[in-house]
Amino acid sequence: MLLRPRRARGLLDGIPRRGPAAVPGLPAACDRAPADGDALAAYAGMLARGVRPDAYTFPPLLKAVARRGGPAAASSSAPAAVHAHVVKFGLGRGAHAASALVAAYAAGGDGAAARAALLDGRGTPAAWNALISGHCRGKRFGDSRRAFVDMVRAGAAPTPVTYVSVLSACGKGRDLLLGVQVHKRVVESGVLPDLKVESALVGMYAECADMDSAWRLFEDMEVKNVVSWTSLVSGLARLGLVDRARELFDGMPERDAVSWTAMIDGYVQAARFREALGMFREMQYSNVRADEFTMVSVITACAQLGALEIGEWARVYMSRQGIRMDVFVGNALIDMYSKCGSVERALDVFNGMHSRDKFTWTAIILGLAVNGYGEEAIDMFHRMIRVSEAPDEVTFIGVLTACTHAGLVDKGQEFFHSMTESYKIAPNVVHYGCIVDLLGRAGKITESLETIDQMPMTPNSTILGTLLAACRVHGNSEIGELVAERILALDPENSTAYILLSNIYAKANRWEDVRQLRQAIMEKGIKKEPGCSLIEMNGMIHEFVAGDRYHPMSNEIYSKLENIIADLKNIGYFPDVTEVFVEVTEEEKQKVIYWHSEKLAIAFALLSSEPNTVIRIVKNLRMCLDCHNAIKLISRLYGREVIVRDRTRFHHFRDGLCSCKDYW
DNA sequence: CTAGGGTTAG
Repeated sequence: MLLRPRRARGLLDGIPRRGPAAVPGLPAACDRAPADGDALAAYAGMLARGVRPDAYTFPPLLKAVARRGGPAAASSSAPAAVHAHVVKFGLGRGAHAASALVAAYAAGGDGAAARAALLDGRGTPAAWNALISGHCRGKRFGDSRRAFVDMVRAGAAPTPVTYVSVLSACGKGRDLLLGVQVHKRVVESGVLPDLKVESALVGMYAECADMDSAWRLFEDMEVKNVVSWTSLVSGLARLGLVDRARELFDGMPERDAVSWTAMIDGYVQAARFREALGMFREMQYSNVRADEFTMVSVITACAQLGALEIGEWARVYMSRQGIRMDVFVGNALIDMYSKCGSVERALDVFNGMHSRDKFTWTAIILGLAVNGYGEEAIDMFHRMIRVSEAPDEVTFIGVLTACTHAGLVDKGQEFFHSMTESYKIAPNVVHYGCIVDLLGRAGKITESLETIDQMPMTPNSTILGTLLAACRVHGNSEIGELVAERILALDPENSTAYILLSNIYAKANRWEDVRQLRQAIMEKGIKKEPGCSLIEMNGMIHEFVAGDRYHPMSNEIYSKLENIIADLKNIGYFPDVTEVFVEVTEEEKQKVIYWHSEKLAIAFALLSSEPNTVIRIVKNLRMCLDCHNAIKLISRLYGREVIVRDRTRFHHFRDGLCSCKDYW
């Protein structure tokens, strides 16, 4: 029985008929990177010239539309539209077209149509392979594995291609049990030695975190290639063993873009962002061309470091090198610009994107929200719903954060309830954390505490910390004490709890309590995480730790800082030492706050950057009251916009004011 | 129909 395509017309809807690019038989005949519609445009050109498609026409065309639809566009009718043409030209029973159709339907998420096309292609091993690999491409690894089981049951003989595809699905779906069974079949089947199958086995074990088996197989391979090496490298990196991955990487006989990217991303996953960028630099020296995968990891590293200049450079590099800006890259760029405090550029990327997915919308909503554009973020959410992109749990983190920033308490609670009622998304502890933050910011400390006590999961130290921070801002020491106790019961080493509680006592002038806290922390040997600020200058990342003298310009920086403080005092600055946590004399306390890492970074920026440029700092901890006050004044006095990315939020200082409205 | 690398929160 022939499958009846759901939509017979419209394959060429909206595809411009190009001139030279649409040469029959030369669908790839364009000198730039292929845009999504090029294969279709070439096909259009072919038809326009009256060239009849044959068995070789549709597989590449189907590959292109499957890529265009992708896993996100499960309802995409593009494969069906191509299917109509296949039938129209009488190629419906050809093995090539049938397999390509199976793969395209499966990749697009239409399992039923894929199975029907499989029968159409008479269930040949190639068609089964297409089903297995198509599901795998569409990231439905369970369907892929089931297809393999069904293939065996149907009596079709697995080929090396089958093993390669199903092993990939076992690895990505972390199904070691089936993986081992397939391994046995592979051994019994006599297809070994086979480089691709063996590599797939190594990859499967590596992805399932069974490095011993992966390693044994790898060592037994008579012929290895860059793929088998890379599987091991990324397997180690995934387990957090970046240094071991690096050793292996350094010993590789050859490296391609995939192996470099695996290594770069390994550093990113290990939060070693500067080493990630260092690797990217080495990659360029080694003359291996980066691609869009590489750039996503590089841009992600820039995002985490707040390295806007390098990020911008990466974007220029891409256009110079002709690296396609796909959705992944676009999404990573939106996130990078947002995390660098540049909402304008994030919006530029967003507006320029040809296709957007759930991640795109979530990234821009979060970007607007954390940068203080709450209302705009909520507008974006409504736009997202209007274009029928389904939000997920992370999207709602963005939406709730937006409400917190805009002070929209009722609206935030409405969104929170809509999660379960309208979107069938169960709130997790992070969502409850947003509500705690929302209520806390509004000063509703009691309700905030009630939220924690009534939520269906056990409160962790993070959510209690959010409440404790609210207690600090609103000077609520009664609830603050209780909350701090609860945090320390869960996590006795939590220095943040001690510090926030100490800040609460200090604000209430309870100096004896502050002293006792300090003593307690000393006796228990709890270390406060040192404050650290990053700032990018001329493509270099400079790091400052409170009071450090490691920077080559240290002397200049400290004397600049003295001048700045003198200038500030002239316009009414008075150092606020209430939040100093170390037990020293009053005079030394002033030094301690003057030498906070963000102040050092600002002094360095005022020495080294062009006048009127924005100063961007990334800080690992929460800012103290004194730094917040001082930077407000600095922004006014020197006419500089200062953006500090805190552990929890952004502070855009401008003209003596901060976007956080003094709540953080 | 074919093995390895990519994006959002905490």
